[in-house]
Amino acid sequence: MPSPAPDAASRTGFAQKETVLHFLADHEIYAEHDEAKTFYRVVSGMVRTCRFTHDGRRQIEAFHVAGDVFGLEHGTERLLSAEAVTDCAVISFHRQRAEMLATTDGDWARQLFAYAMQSAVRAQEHSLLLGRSGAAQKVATFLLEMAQRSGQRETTIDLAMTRQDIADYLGLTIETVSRTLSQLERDGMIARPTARRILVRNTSALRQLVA
Amino acid sequence: MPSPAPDAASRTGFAQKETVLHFLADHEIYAEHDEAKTFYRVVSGMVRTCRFTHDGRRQIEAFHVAGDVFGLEHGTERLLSAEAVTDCAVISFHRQRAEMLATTDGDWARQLFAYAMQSAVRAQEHSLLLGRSGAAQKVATFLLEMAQRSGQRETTIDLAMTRQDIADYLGLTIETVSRTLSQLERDGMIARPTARRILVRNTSALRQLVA
DNA sequence: CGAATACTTGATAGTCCTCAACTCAAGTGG
DNA sequence: CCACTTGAGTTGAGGACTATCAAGTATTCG
Repeated sequence: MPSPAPDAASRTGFAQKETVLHFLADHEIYAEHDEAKTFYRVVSGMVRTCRFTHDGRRQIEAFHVAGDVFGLEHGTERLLSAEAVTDCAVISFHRQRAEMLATTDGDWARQLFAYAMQSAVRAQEHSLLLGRSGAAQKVATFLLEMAQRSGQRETTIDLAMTRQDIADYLGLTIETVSRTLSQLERDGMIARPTARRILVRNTSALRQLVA
Repeated sequence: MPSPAPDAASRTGFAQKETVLHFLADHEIYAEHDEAKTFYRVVSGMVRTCRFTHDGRRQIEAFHVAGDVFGLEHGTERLLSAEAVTDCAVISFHRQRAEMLATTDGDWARQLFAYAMQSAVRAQEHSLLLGRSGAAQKVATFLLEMAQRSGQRETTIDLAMTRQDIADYLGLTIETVSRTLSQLERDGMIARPTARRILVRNTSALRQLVA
């Protein structure tokens, strides 16, 4: 899936005001309750947006890869925090300036609207995933999602995130994620040359699990 | 919480093009995969947006009450279906016309953007709710949400939806919802004069459950 | 009053979490 | 080069929680 915003920056002559930022793996990009003055587009690497609960649990809302926009907020305060999953580069946009531009530039307005709708759709899909019971369904859905988004060969998935990340994304524990992957491997649906590399051996069976 | 769009229709001279529709309880407003030519704002009553899985299970994404906007889609196709929980009245807006207006009217554009962001935020909150384990937490969160949105007295909740609706919203079964309510009542946090009416007796204890 | 629907409660089983041990791979320093 | 360390991942045993199946109560409506 190519980026929906081929190059919004240069299109608008806004380029000189943008900033490319680099973050190391596991470093914070912004925190919950921060002031939301900017939003971002991923250039390379992977970013996770998440929230922490009082009892130390973490819920990952989404993983963002090259082309994805994240950090667009409704109010002035961040509702989620963002962290680099891998070393990554992101472009930062000034929110207020973007919104001002949107009042005069229809394309910009449509872009902002599209981004907002996209996060709504993603969050809805995620809700469905979490509500739908079954560890196998969740993991299968996750794998198909990653296979599709990583783009490369549909059958090879190189996971950038840890098992803990996956677990926090799916509302499971790392042990359950690990066991489920082992089970999928025993069932011949996937193979695991290494822990982080997963080969899809039977796509239709995986899809059937999700259904 | 008052409607964020006091009267977008009359503000734009768009009023004569809007249609007020009435639906009876449990009747379909639109179905998944329908063409998304319109979106809606609830005038009275309650609407649920949901999706069905192959195995007959249902996941409710959100409940919408007076002032809420629903049915705004990214693509041309509905990803969720919408049904009347109670008898209700809704205003229907032509999506394409609204988007055209947005290109010339900054207020309209901001409204559309705000609606999109709002559904994103809601869906995110819902994800967190579903990912966060624990039936008690889920039910407590649901009750506080309903208490806040119904508006009236914060301590009296008149549920418009069935236990099945609640269960499908929280990713639980009706039995677990029922048992959890009974437990909350035994713990003195709530009282149930009737099945559909719930009195909050100890708000802080409920909030502590959610934390 | 009888039928239908919504809701509650109980007993049992299944799934996933918790706690714990173990394997594996990658560094690090002697 | 190899023991040691460290972090990530896997596997196992037991327990907690919720789903399932089943029965019983309550409420509504004809």
